[in-house]
Amino acid sequence: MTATRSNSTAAAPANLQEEIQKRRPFDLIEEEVHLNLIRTAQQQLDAAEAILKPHGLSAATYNTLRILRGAQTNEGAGHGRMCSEIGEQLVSRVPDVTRLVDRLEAAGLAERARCDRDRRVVYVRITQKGLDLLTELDPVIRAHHKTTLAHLSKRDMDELNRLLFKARHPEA
Amino acid sequence: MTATRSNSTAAAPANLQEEIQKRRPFDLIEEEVHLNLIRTAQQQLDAAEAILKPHGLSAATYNTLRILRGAQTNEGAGHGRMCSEIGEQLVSRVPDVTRLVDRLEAAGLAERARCDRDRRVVYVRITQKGLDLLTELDPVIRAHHKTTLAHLSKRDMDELNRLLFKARHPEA
DNA sequence: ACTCAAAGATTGTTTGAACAGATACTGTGG
DNA sequence: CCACAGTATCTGTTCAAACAATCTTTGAGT
Repeated sequence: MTATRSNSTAAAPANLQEEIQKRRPFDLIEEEVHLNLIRTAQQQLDAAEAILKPHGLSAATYNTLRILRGAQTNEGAGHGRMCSEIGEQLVSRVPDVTRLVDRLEAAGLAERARCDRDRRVVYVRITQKGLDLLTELDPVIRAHHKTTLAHLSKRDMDELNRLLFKARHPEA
Repeated sequence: MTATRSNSTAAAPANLQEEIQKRRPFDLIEEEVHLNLIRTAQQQLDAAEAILKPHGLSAATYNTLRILRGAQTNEGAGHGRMCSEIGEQLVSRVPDVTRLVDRLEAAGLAERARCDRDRRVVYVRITQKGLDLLTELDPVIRAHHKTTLAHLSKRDMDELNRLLFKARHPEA
C-alpha cells in the first residue's frame, strides 16, 4: 500500500479512504471495491430519484415503466409483460411485483389483462398516459446521465462497463 | 431457493444488453454505465446482506457497527461517535440515525451516553457484545469479499477503484 | 378422471425507510 | 436577563420493501 497523507485538514478527498475518514488503509482491496461500488451506485440512484420523485415515480416504478414500454414496441402485439417477466428484468430484484403494478395501475400508468390461454398469468401493459410520462422524462434523464458522467471519457466508460460486467460474472 | 435470477434456458449473457434482454443497444453509454453500476452494487449488497441477516444485522446496522468500532479504537478515549457523525460516515446516507441506533441498542450491540459538555449531543458507543459480533463476522466477510471478486486481477480492481472514485467526483 | 406438484399472482403482516414536525440545549446579541 | 437563531436529537406518520402464506390454474402422472 502506498503511504497516504494524514487527513488532518479538511481537504478534498483523494480516495475512498479519506472520503469516509477511515483511519487505516483498507486491508483488503476487495473490500474497497465493494464499498466503492455501493457508494457510487447510491449516488447515482439518489440523483435519479431526485428527478423522478416530483413526477410521482421511484426508481423501481420508473424501471418497470421502461420495461413495459420496451415490451410493447418489440413483441407480442402489445399484450405487455407478465408479472414474473418484470421481476426478472428489473435492475433491482423485487419479490413484490404485484404491488409495484398496483401503484402503476392506481396512477393510471399501466393496466392489467388476464391471459386467455393461461389464466394464471396477468399481462401488464403500459397506458398512453404512461407512454406520455416516459416521453416527457426521456430528455431529462438523458441530459442528467450525460451531465453526471461528463467528466469520464468514452474510454473510461467502456472500461468501467467492462469491469462492472466482469465483476458480476465470475464464470466469464 | 437458490439461483432465482439465472435463466437456465437461454445462453449466458455476454454483456448488459443481453443480460436484461434489451432489444436495442443502449443509445447512451452513460445510461449503460448507470445501470451497470446499480446492478453490480445491488448484487454485492444482496450477497452481503444474506450473510448478515442470520446474525440479525442489515447493511446499515453492520456499517454503523463498523464505524463505532473504528471510533472507539482511534480517538476520543472510547466515548464513541455522535449521531450526526455516524450519519455523515455511513456509505448510504440515512437521515434517521436515531432509529438505527435504537435497533443496535435494543440488540445490546451499542449504548448511548449523553455528553456532559453539550447536553444536546448523544455519544454512541459499541458494546463488548457488538465487538464480539464484529470479531465473529470479520473472517466471514473477508472470505466472502475475496471469493466474489476472486476472478478480478489486482490490476482490474485497482482500475475499478480508480474509475468508481472518478465517477463520484466530477471536479477531480 | 383424479391426484398432486409446480407456476403465477395476490394478500397479510411485519419491519425499515423517508419526510416533516417537535423537543431540548447552546451560544450570541441586545 | 431575555429573545432568538442554530444545532442535535427525538417522535409521529406515511409508504414501500421483505417475507411468508394462500389461492387459482395448469400440466403431468397414474
